[in-house]
Formats: sequence, structure tokens, C-alpha cells
Amino acid sequence: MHPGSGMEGRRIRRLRRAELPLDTVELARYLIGKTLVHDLPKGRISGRIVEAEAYPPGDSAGHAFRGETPGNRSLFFGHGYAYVYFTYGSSFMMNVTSERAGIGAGVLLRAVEPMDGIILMEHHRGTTKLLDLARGPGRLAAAMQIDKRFDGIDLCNKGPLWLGAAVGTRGPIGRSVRIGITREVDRLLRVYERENPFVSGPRRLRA
DNA sequence: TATGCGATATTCT
DNA sequence: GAATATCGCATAG
Repeated sequence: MHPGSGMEGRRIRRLRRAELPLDTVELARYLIGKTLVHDLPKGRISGRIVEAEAYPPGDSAGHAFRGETPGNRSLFFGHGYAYVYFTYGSSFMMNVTSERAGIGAGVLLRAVEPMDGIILMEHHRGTTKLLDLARGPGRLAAAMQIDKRFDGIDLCNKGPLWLGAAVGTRGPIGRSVRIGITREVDRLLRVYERENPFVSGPRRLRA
């Protein structure tokens, strides 16, 4: 399932909120193989979600752990909203929120396999290396033109940024520890499509 | 392929 | 003032 193999240009159905699992871990798994779509004036950008991480309620590695603050409030909106934040002085990261309203939790989108708008992604990223366009959470956000403006938006309502149904067939899902965190490092809360070259991380975390 | 390093800005302490 | 859910480049093996 790679760009150029017929995935681009297809009609994509919007996911309804009722289709999204409330549970954070279930949602992370559910999102693998689904699509993330951003409709821009210049055209559509879309990618197939191939890697994600769950940050469930009570997880000390999660941004909601210390309670609600102005910076993390959208994590508490309920499921199906975007939580976007800026880190390391260079990267935006996008989460799909989970659980019911008032509970802070979400799923970090770590990589997508580019489908539509590859030319636009190349411009946004400043590279034409297909494999690196949206491999890693910061690159994903840059490629899809996702920034702080999208923090808190509803991904299940009419709007330019939304979640779409699966396109094509999904391969087997692998599970591993999460990347780049310092707390709760042993929990197997990262999920990915196995052997997909658009998944980030070292080889052993892609097999 | 793997490991190491600096850059950078927002947020919370 | 410290920490950070990263990236890109450098160098070594």
C-alpha cells in the first residue's frame, strides 16, 4: 500500500464520532489504517495512519497527568478532538483526544503514509524524500500543515481537518514501548502497522 | 544502521 | 530556570 499504487484520489468517508472508541488504547489501535485528511485551498492532503501512541488516563507520561492547564485543555474535551502543541522549539505534534469529556487523554499520531497531496507535503517539508515526509510526529504535522490553530478543533464535524475511514487493506499491527519519553517507559502503548516503511523509529520498533 | 549533538520556544515550576 | 511525546546533520562502524 504505497503512494502511486492507487490509494490517491479515492473518495474518503468521514468517520463519525460514534465510530471512534472512547478508550484510549482501543482508539490508538483503531486509528491504524484510517486516514487523516487536511483540505487546503491548494488541494487535499491525506495520509494513512501507520503509527500512534496511547497516553491513557493517569499516565504520568501524558500531558494531562498534572491536571487541566491552559495549555492542555483540549485533552479534556471528550473524544474526537485535536490536541496540538509545540515542543523542542521546532515541532508541532497532533493528538486525537479520547475518553469522555472531563478526562484528559489522547492518542499521539506519529506517522502517516502519504496518499493525496504529496507535492504539497514536499513543499511544506522542504524535501522530496517520500519516506521522510510524514515519518515522525513533528514531520507529520509539518507535512499536513497542522499547527496550533488546530488545537481543540472537532475532527468529526465539518471542517478542513478530519479523520477518514480506512482505505485499502491493513496489515498486522505491532505493539511496542513508546518513543522519546522518560516516564512509564515500559508500557506497550505504541501501535504500528508491521513492516511498513513509513513507520518511524529504529528497525526493531517497526518489525 | 546506530549513536550523538545542538537548535529552538513554549509551558510549567 | 528546567524540561521537553523532535529533527537534521555529523560521524563512526
